[in-house]
Amino acid sequence: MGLAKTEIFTEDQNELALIGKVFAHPARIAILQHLFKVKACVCGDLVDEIGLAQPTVSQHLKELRNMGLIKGDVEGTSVCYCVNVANWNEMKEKFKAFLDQGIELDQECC
Amino acid sequence: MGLAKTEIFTEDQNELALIGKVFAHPARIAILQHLFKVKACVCGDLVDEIGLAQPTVSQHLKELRNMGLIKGDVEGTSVCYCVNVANWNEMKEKFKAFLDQGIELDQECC
DNA sequence: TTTATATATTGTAATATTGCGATTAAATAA
DNA sequence: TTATTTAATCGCAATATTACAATATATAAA
Repeated sequence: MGLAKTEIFTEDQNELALIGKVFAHPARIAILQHLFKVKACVCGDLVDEIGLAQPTVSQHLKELRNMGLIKGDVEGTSVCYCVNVANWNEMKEKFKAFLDQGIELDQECC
Repeated sequence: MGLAKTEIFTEDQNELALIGKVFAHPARIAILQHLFKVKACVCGDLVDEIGLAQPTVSQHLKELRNMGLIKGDVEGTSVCYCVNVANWNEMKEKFKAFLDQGIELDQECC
């Protein structure tokens, strides 16, 4: 089918999967890493930095924006992007709680 | 295209994206959560727990296995699955380092 | 107003993912 | 041997993702 049966999973599981999805492409990882490094930059700089065509980068930026992880401020003909720190931290805690759930397991099982 | 241009990204970026991808489906999140809860269980129990058809669950288990996050031990006609704790912890540290990279940013930018 | 610049959107082709019925494989039980 | 049980694999249909050329939009400059 190509579409997940989200209705049979919990809200928490679906949300964690959406977080996973937004990180599931190296271009989006690279965009976030660059934004963390330079704090804020214009779309065109990201296009140069990433090495994909402008519409492709724009598309990845849109997905990051839709997830609330970045914000874009229009400045003349440019758009200045940066990490949405509040949302990033919220997402981060949620995902780290998932990653840390097995902290008590200290050996193999089967 | 449907396929990422991995050759233009760093090894680190591609690996983080692969980690994201394995978490990008609620069924795989649910499988991992269940394995953490019950420590180890047989494939059939996961099929009951998850609520997807057996071939579908088997496919998700394969992806988790390919990423090294779980192991399956054949026990008669059954297969007992569990988290591969060493690999899980390694992956976890790598991903948490990525999530924590912006720790010094404490306010909005644009 | 016209032109240039920067970004978003649209449309499309190629590929990937998801889900499952049907089948296969492998071990055990009768 | 012949079921039976359990899980993996195959094949397919439906949908999603990725990438980009072409175009639209919006602001600024001439």
